[in-house]
Amino acid sequence: MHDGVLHRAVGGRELRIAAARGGVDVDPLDSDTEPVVSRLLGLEFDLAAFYAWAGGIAGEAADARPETPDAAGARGTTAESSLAQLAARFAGLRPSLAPDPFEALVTSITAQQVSLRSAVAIRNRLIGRFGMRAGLAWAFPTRRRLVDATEQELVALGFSRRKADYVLGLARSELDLTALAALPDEEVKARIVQQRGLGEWTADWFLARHLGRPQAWPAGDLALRKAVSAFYGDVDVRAAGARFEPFQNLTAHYLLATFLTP
DNA sequence: ACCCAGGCATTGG
DNA sequence: CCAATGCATGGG
Repeated sequence: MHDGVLHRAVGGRELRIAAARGGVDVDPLDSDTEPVVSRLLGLEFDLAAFYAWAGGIAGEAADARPETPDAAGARGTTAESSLAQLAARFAGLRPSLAPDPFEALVTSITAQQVSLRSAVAIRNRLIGRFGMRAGLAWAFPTRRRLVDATEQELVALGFSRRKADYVLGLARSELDLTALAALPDEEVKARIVQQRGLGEWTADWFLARHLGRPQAWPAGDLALRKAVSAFYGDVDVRAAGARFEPFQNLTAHYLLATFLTP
C-alpha cells in the first residue's frame, strides 16, 4: 500500500487498485490481471446471500426464545443476532484472497506460531531478498526462485531452521499447487497436510484465503478461537463451524474483523 | 529477563 | 489417541 493505493505485481508489471466512491479505481484489465483483482478484492464471495442468511437466523432466534437470556444474551445480545449485527457493522467487507498458491502457503508458514508482526517483518525481508520489483510493488518470490535458495539464506532473514526447511521443501516438492483448485475441500486439505510443515491450520487458511472456499473454517486459529469464545462462550470451535453452514469462511472473517477496529 | 504471539513435528506415554 | 517440548522473531 502507498497512500491508500494497493500496488501489486502481476506478471512483472505493476497493477494499481484504489478505493473510489461506489467501488474501485483500477488500471485497465486483461486476462492476466482480471482474476488477480477479483481475488484481491474477494469479489467471488456472495455477500447478499450471507447477509440474508445472517438476518434470517437472527429472526429465527428471536422467534424461538423471545425472553430466554442465555450466556450470550447476558452480554446484551443473542448469539445469532450478534452475527447479524456483525454483518451490518462490516457491511461490504470481503476477505482478500491471495492470488498465488505458493505465496499463500509460504505466507502461512511465516505466520505459524509467531505474532503477525513478526511474520510480516520476516516476510518483508524475504520479499526484499528474493522478490522482484515492479514500480512500487514487490512481487512475492516465486517457487522457482526459491528452489535454489539455501537454508542459510532463509535463516539470515529470520526464519527458524525448521521453517526454512519447510519453505525449501515445499518449493522443491512434487505437489502441483495449481491443481488443488480443482479438488474438493477435504482432498485439498489431505494433500497439503501431507507436506512437511503444513498442518491443518495452514490447510484451512489455504482453503479460506487462497481458494476462497465458502465453508473453510480455520478452527485451530488462535485469533478465531478468541473471537468465537468472545461471541459464543467456551464452545468446541471446530464443531461450532457447523452452525454457520454454508458461510463459515465469511463468518470467520467477520468475527476476526472485530479485532481490526476499535 | 521474561512472556506471548493467527503452529508444527517429534517424542514418549 | 493425548501431553510435553523446541523453535526464533518482534513487541510488551
